[in-house]
Order: sequence, then structure tokens, then C-alpha cells
Amino acid sequence: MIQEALREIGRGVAEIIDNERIEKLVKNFYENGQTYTVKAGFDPTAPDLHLGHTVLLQKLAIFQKYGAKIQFLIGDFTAQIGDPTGKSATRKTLSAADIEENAKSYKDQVFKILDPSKTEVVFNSEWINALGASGMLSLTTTFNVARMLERDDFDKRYKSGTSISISEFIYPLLQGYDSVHLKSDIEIGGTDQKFNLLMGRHLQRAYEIGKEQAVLMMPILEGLDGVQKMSKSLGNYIGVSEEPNEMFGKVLSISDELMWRYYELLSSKTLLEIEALHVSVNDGSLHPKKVKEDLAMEIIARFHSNEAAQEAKAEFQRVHANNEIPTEMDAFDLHESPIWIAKALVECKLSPSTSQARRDIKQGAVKIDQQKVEDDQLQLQSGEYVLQVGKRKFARARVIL
RNA sequence: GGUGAGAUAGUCAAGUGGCCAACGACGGCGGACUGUAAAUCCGCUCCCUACGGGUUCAGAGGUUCGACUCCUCUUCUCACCA
Repeated sequence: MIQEALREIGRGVAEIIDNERIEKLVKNFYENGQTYTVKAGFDPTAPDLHLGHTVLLQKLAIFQKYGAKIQFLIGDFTAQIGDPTGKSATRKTLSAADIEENAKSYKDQVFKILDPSKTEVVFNSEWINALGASGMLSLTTTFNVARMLERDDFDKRYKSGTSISISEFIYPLLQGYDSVHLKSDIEIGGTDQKFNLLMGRHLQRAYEIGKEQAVLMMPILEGLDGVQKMSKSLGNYIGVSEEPNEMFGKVLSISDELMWRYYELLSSKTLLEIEALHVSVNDGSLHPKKVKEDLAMEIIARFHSNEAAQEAKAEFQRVHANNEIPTEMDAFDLHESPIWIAKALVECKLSPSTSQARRDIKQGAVKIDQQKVEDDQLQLQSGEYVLQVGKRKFARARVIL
């Protein structure tokens, strides 16, 4: 059991500092029933989460399974500063109202993954405000500027003469101080958080609380393209509040290779179960598409419901395997009759411009009521049509005067 | 502060007076093949009811029949010097 726990805890991680300590904590749990604490901090700056953000949550869920109590820290105080990590410019600060709202939507999402009975949600403004000026001052004496400048992002900005606010120097200190206050045994975060995570160890030592947290870093999840990190701005993400059908389609569109990566970092299946799937796929007894569908189902079930997952699968089957039209699609009223097909496509948001619409038609990508359109001069008379561009873009158009 | 180099479509990157809506690569889209996978092959990739028209090559002016290409100024980026 201890072996299994350690394997699951180590699954998919990018780097562990002080693995021995983690082993001891887990062992102690199984031998003496002693729980331990795992801290993870979240900046309530990004209100809409995607699967990349849930990698950490998944890891926390695994920890819960193996004896940990989670300290789910919402950095409401530190969010006012803004984490300088990876930034090439000073970040603007957020208003208290923004932070509060974001924190709320965070909580709504996380308990879809975490067990509330083993989770303590804490806000760091509570103890940081209590620190006072003198407490803050003594915190700053534990570290020096030279070491702070060792950080790559600070270093670059310093050398190039870009502004670095003093408050940004304070940020890692405060995050580390959270670990002092919470007396965390382990802290987890993304690899990009290494400096801040290590600060927790440094400060726990400096404040002599009698322990130094182990640090476990998770990799940044690759996006749907399998190469770049998942991010909203790159458009290669799956948002946790997306429609089930969208989720299903997106998961099915990833490569087989990436699928295993997602299993490792996002699935609640154990490593043994995943390994079994791997074996079956390799010997040909299991179709990889089935495995991918199961992954999609698991993700949808987690963020929506089992029924939603079933429906999404059925819908996918209907549209893509049987070549039927979706049961639901966006509907548009077009107040022009007759209307030129290219214009109709633009109006229904199926094509970005009439130029593109005409190209789509020329390439045989456009269908009306399942019939391919050959003539790019076609005029649609009054009536209702199902317009389709490519394999996945559908819209219901009602042409009226 | 001084000097030199540069700013081209989503990104990278050609073009240095007309053949340029602008080579190529990547990305993206569409088609074929599939499992809406990968790989591969083919086509498309500024806008406009279009064998034509319009607006583009950091910004503003100028030279010229004609400029992304030449000149001037402005803004920004990079390199070297101090």
C-alpha cells in the first residue's frame, strides 16, 4: 500500500525536492495513522479554469487518497501584488472586488475534484494582515536582494532596466511565509513556481518551526496540439465549464500519444489501470479510440455529470459516425430573401468573411441539409435550412423577409 | 548619451523601383485516407457578388508615370561603444 501510494504521488511529477520526507510522511500515515498537510496556493486571478489548472488539483486528490489533509490556499492578499513569475513587465494589481469574485468561482470548481472533508480552504490575507509592519520587516530580513536577483525573470528585467517593483520582491517572501504559518509538510505547484516553493523551505528554516516542507512540482500540461502549453490565448485548451459536446470533441481530437499524457495527469484512474489499458491497446485487443472516449467521458462526468457524458458520446456518434446532424446547434434568423449563400454563411458565423465562404464552397466544404453546395452563386429562398461548413461547424438558418 | 542594424500578413522569414496581395516555412482551414488520432497526399490562406475592384509591407510626409523597395521626420526593437 505504501508503495502504491508513493507511486501515485510520484506519478507525472516534474521534480521533487526532499523525496525522503514525503516517503516518511506517507509511511507514518500507514503505520501510525498520522495525517500530514499538503499546501497548494492559488492566485484568484484567473476566473475561468481549464484542464491545465486542474493538474495540480488532480495531484491533491491523490494526496487526499493517501492520508493528506489539503491546505487549499487562496492568495487573496498576494493577488493584490501579482506573482512576478515569468513576467517580463510589472503586473498591474487587482481590485479587492475582482479577487473576491474570482476566489468564489475557484471554490465552485475545485470541489468537483477534491474531497471537502479533507480540505481546508484558507485565505492568506488572514495572517498576512496580522503580520503588521514590524512582522513584515522581519520577514524581509531573511533574504537578500542578490539572491532575489538570481531569479531568471528578475535578472532579465534588472539587466534590461525594466521596472521591478519592491512589492514583487515581497511576493515570494509572502508565499513562503504562508508555509510558515500553515506549517505545511509538503507544498505543490507548477515547475514555474520553483523559486517561490523553495522560499517556503527557506523561511520555515529561518523561522525555526521545526520542519522544512518537501516540494513537489507538476509539469505544465500540453494543449490540444500536444506541443505548446495549454492556455487560453493559444486557443488549445479545454475549459472546465465548456459544453459536454465540446469537451468530447476536443478530447477525441488529441493525438494518441497526448492521450496517455492526459491520462497520467488528469485521470483518476490508477497507474495500474492505465498500464493495463496500455497493454491492451498495444496487443490490439482494445481500440485506442475507445480508450480516448473513456477519457472524454471521465472528464465530462467530473465537470458535468454521468448523464451528460453519455449524451455527449451518443451525440458524437450520431454526428460523426452516422453523419447525421447535431440535435442542437446555433440558430439564426436571416432577414433577407432570397439571400446569397456566401452571405448566409457569414451571417451564421460559419465563415469569417464572404471571401472565405466562397473558398469554402469551392472546396466542397459547404452543405445545405446534407447536400453539398456546388454553386457559389446559390440563392437561398425563404425557409429553414441546416448549413454546414466542414465537418464540425453547423448552424440552423431561417430565411425570412 | 554615441554609433550601427532593423520594423513585411497569425508567427518566422524572402523581396531592395514595375513581373508584388507580396517566395518560402510553420500554423490554421478544407478535401482524400482514417478512429474528427497520428502519418501521408492534394487544395486554400487580406477584403469586396470578383476573370475585375479596394486596402496592405511600423507611422507621417516627399521624390517618381509607378515604391515594400529611394529621401525626410516620428515611434519602437536589437547590437556594439560609453
